Amino acid sequence: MEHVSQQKELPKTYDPTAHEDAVYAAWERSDAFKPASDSGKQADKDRRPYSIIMPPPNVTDRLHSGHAIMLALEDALVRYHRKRGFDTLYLPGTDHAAIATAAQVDKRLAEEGKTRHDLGRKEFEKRTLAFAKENKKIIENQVRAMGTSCDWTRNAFTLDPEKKAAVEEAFKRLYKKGLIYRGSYMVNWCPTCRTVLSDDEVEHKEQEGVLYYMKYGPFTLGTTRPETKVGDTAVAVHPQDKRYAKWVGKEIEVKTINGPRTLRVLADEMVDPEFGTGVVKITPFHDKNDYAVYERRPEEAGPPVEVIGEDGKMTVAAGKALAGLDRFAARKKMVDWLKREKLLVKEEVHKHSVGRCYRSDDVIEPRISEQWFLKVADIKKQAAKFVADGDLKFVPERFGKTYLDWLEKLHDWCISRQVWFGHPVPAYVNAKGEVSLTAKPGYKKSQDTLDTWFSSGLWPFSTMGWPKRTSDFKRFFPNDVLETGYDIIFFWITRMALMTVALDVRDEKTGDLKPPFHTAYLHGLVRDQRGRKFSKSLGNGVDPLEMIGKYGADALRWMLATSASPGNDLKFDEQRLVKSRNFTNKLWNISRYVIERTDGDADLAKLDPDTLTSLDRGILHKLYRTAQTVDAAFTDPATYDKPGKTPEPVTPKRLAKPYDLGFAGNALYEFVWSDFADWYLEAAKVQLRNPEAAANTKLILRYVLETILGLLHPFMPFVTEVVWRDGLGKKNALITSPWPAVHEDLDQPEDGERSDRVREVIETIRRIRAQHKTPAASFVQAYVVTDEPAWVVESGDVINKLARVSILRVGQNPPTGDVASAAVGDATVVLPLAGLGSDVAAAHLQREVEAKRMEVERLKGRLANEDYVQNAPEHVVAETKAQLAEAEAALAKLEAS
RNA sequence: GGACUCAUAGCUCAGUUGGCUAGAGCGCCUCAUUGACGUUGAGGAGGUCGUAGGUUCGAAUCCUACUGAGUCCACCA
Repeated sequence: MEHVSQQKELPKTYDPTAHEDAVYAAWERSDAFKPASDSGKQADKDRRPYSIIMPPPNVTDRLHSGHAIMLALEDALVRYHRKRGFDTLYLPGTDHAAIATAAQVDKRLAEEGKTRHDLGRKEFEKRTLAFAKENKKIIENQVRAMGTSCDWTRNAFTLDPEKKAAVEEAFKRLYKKGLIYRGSYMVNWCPTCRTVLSDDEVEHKEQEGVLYYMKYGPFTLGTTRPETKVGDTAVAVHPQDKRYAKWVGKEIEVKTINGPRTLRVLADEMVDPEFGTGVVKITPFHDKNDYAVYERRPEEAGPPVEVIGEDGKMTVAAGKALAGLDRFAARKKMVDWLKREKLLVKEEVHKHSVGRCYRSDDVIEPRISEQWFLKVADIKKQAAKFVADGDLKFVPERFGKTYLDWLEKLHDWCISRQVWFGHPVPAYVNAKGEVSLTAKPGYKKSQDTLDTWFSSGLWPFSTMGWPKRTSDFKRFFPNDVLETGYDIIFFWITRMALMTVALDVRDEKTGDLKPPFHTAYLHGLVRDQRGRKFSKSLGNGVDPLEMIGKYGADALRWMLATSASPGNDLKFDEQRLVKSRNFTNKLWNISRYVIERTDGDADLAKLDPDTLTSLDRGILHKLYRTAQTVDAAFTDPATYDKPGKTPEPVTPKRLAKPYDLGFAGNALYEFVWSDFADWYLEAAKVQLRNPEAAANTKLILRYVLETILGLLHPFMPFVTEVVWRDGLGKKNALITSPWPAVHEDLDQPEDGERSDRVREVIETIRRIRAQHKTPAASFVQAYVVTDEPAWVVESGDVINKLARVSILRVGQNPPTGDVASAAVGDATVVLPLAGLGSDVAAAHLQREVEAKRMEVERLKGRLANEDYVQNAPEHVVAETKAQLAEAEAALAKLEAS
């Protein structure tokens, strides 16, 4: 029953700020965000589960537009499935983002002229955690402001005790399995962050450097890093290089800033004889290639000498002249010295790529260091198999290849960090480097923390209670969709797949090892109007909260969710946001009109089929198509591929590709604004005055309104809910009301076409009027020449009103002479042009006839082509023939007038 | 060096497996107007679909090459 008493008068303009907070609070209070199965009722437990984990934003800062698009898309998916009847879980969370957060605090300390070492580890941790919590709060409020329907009772943070326990357990299991090991290897070191980084945390940037050619004993060699000369342990040439063959195995004397040294010459394939002079100095402690040479020939190329410390300053081992200098200052000093000693032969500008830290942007210093690693050789095979087996899909598909390429190239993953914030490595090490997972005499707790992506890799199941076999874990793992930006495929998506394999986290329902989600849905990056990435340094960032304040959360969501296709970048344009806001207002006013003119009834079963007009039937057909398009965009068959009695699988007509919310959005926009508001509502104003049509019209207006509120709800939850509740006075909230069911009976393409014909007649009359500068307020006479007058007669009132026609005549025998005519299908619209010069009318007719004639010619030409008739599919040829017949008929009528 | 993406109206982009005269929104021009909405309505102008070949009865769409823009990956000193 409708509760009309609850209806409120809607103001003329929709004001988002007047409703959003209250509506959100009401949703949350009613437990709408929680999975239905939390009720404990059997019927709810019988629902199929649907779960999405929110990619946890880093607590380094407030949210930006990239997060906003993420929330808009995810929440749309979630709201759709909730309304469809799935047992839906959308789990929010935040990430402590170890290195990134620590870097932020470092930065603030630097502003105070301090470093973290001044604070000490404990104090630093305390400060960082406080900073993190502060941002976390801001972020959570932003997530709410977006209207995100996530279950806050399951809100997760990577440093929660349970998540910490999961991380610890994961580490221990992996260590016991032999997948984690510790050892000294060449790693990427960031002197600013004072930590090791994984390969993926190093950004390679092309830059112009200098290749210094220096005399080096009897050789000349090129190097970009003269300062490491003091750490050289050998000189290498290519084994087949005849120029230097006689030196191989010999020792040479080299002048250095610390006095003369003796170095051995060795031969190794690594050297490219074509590059530079074909001679390379070997600095095994500070260069990856050189280290590789050392590993192959430890006797000849070692031992490595550390000449640059963890702080990026030259060590004591670098010698008196350089010790204590920053590496770049040392380089300058070394070059000066080379010049003075006449050892510098030449300097060459040299383009090369330099590794930089993704957080501090400092130049990465390769160095040998003792770290913890995850062995990936075996697990990556299974992670790749997920895609090959079709268990893990990427949207768009091409990113599957990106994922596979990355896996193929993947080396063992360095999981330890020297960051002072995050999950401690839960292990103990003794003086000999032996490892224990429990405290033992002689063993010291590791001072390292874990790579932040280690805990992120566990996120799909650690948030579900793993390693405990909780009911959430049993029910919601594996998840359905992982939605995120394509820029973190490597950091995160691959890591989650690897961790699932490494820890053998299985689907409890089947016992199978499956990827942690069946679909990775990737959105593009939000860029500014000039196509640049948003960044703090450019100051071009857009604050979602500010946009919400100005235009409303619905407008922002609509714009973000519908104006980009999957995987493609989106240029942020405030103009579009204005249009989005206008759309929410349009919907608001459509609602106002419909509510004002109809009673509560929206039951199509009460329609009187005998008095339905073409426009009535047309709008219902178009509504059906629109609903199908929206369903198609939201429906992924994989979501039904799990236990549960409801909902029944749906197989919408494939009018949109799965996850193509932009396409569905356009269809909705077109339907709501053009089909419904501009056409049907205008027609309804006439039909409501007609006693015969009024009852049907009311039912249809109401039905269409209720349906579009449902269809739009995933995109613009607030305004639809407010109209639903305040305007329609509905008792049950829209958020949890069933998804609108648009019956297949409404799929009547002929109805759509017939109503389009009526529209075309109106448009044609309007066009002719405009061409002849008929005053807008005036009325004209019009003739529609057709063999089947019924559909025109039936829509006569509407045509008269919308085209401002005083007398409409339908049938044969139109006036001749001073008229303008135009074809509409196989009918012809004729307007007498009394008062206008006959030359105008003649010219007009001439144009129309010419256009038709050309169409007939073109079609005839096509059908005259035997190859076409023979090779083209039958239905295409038949269609062409029909078109020709229609065009010829229209031409004949035009020529007759 | 490897891989990927994009190039369609002044701007931002659609165009699904090749098939009507290539679409939308914005912007622009003309016009309208008191009751759902000016956050509005009606009409209009505007494109040799980057270039050159090829496949086909038929190409914006498939193939090849080229040009231009961008992204990711990669241990050449």
